[in-house]
Amino acid sequence: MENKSIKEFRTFNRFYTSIIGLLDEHFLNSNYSLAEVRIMFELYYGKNITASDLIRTMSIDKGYLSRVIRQFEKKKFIKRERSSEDTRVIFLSLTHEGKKEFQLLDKTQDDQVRSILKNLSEKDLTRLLTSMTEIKKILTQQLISI
Amino acid sequence: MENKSIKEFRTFNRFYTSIIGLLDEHFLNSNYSLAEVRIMFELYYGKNITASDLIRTMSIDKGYLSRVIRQFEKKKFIKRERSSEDTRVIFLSLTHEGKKEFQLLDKTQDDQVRSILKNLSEKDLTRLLTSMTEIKKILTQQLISI
DNA sequence: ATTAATAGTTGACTTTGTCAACTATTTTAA
DNA sequence: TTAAAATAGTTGACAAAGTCAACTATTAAT
Repeated sequence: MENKSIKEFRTFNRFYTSIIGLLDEHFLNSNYSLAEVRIMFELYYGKNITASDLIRTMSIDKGYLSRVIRQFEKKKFIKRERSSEDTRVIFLSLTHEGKKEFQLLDKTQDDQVRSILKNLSEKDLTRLLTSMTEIKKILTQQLISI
Repeated sequence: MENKSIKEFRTFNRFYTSIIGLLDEHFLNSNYSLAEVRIMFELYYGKNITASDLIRTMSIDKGYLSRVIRQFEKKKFIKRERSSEDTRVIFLSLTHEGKKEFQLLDKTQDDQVRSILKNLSEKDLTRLLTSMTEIKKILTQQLISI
C-alpha cells in the first residue's frame, strides 16, 4: 500500500477534526462540556443505562463520571434508581427537566447541521451522505484492529 | 431537506469522532497533548510561523500557547527568533531535536493508519479514499457558513 | 503626538480529567 | 458454605488543560 493513501487518510482526519470542532463549538459555548452532552445523549436515547455502561461506551473515568452525575442530579436533570437484582447497580435516567434540556441542545445541533446541508444541491447532498455511509461501512470492520 | 439527512450526517459525525478518538489515543499516551502535537505539526510543515499564526489557525488561547512554547523551548524543541521588521513578533521553529521528536510521533501515526488500511481490499481502499475526497470537496465550500 | 491596535507574557483562576484507595455488594470456586 | 476475586460506585488528592484579564512593549492610524 502506498504512502500516499496514508497521507490522504490523515489529511481527511485533520479536515474532519476541524469540521467536528466547528460543530462542537456550540456545545462548548453552552453550559456543558462535551462529556456532559454525551452523557445526556446516551441517557436520552438509551434505556436502563448504568454508570458502568457509560464508562464502557465513553471510556470515561469512573471517578469523574460519578461527580458529573452528582452535579446533574443536583440540577435535577438525572435521577437514580437502584437495581433490585444487584444493589450495587444504579440505573440512570433523565428527568423531564433533563430531557427538555437535552432536546434544546439536540435541536440547536440539528439546526446548525441543517444550515450547512441546505446550501447543498440535491446531488451533492446525496453524494455526501452516500460517501459517509461508504466510509462507515468500510471502517466499521476495521475498528477492532485499531 | 429531510430530517433523515441531518440524522445521517450527525450519525457519521459521532462515528468519525470515535475513529479520530481511537487514533488520537496514541498521542494522548505519548508525553504530549493534542495541542502540543498540533503545534509541532504546524511548525514542522509551515514556515515563518509566529505565535499569532498559531492562535489564529488553532484557536488556542494566547496565554496557554505562550506557556506551551516556553515548555518546548526548555526542552530544546522550539527556538525563537525575533523579527527585525516588527520586534513585537517572534518567529518560531523546531530545532533539530524538535524535528526528530515530531517525526517520531508522525511515523507512529503513519504506522497506525497503515495497520488499518492494510486490511482493506484494493477496491475498498479506493472507495474509502474517493469518499473522503468527495466529502472534503463538498464540505469545504460550506465551511464558511458554519 | 496621541490614541488605538497588535504581539506576546504573566498571574490567578476554573474546568476537566486521572489515579488510587475505599465501601458495599455479588460472583466464583475450593 | 465460605474465603477470595470481581464488580459498581464514591471519595480525596492531585495534575493537566484551558480561560480571563491585566500587563509590557512595540507598531500603526489619525
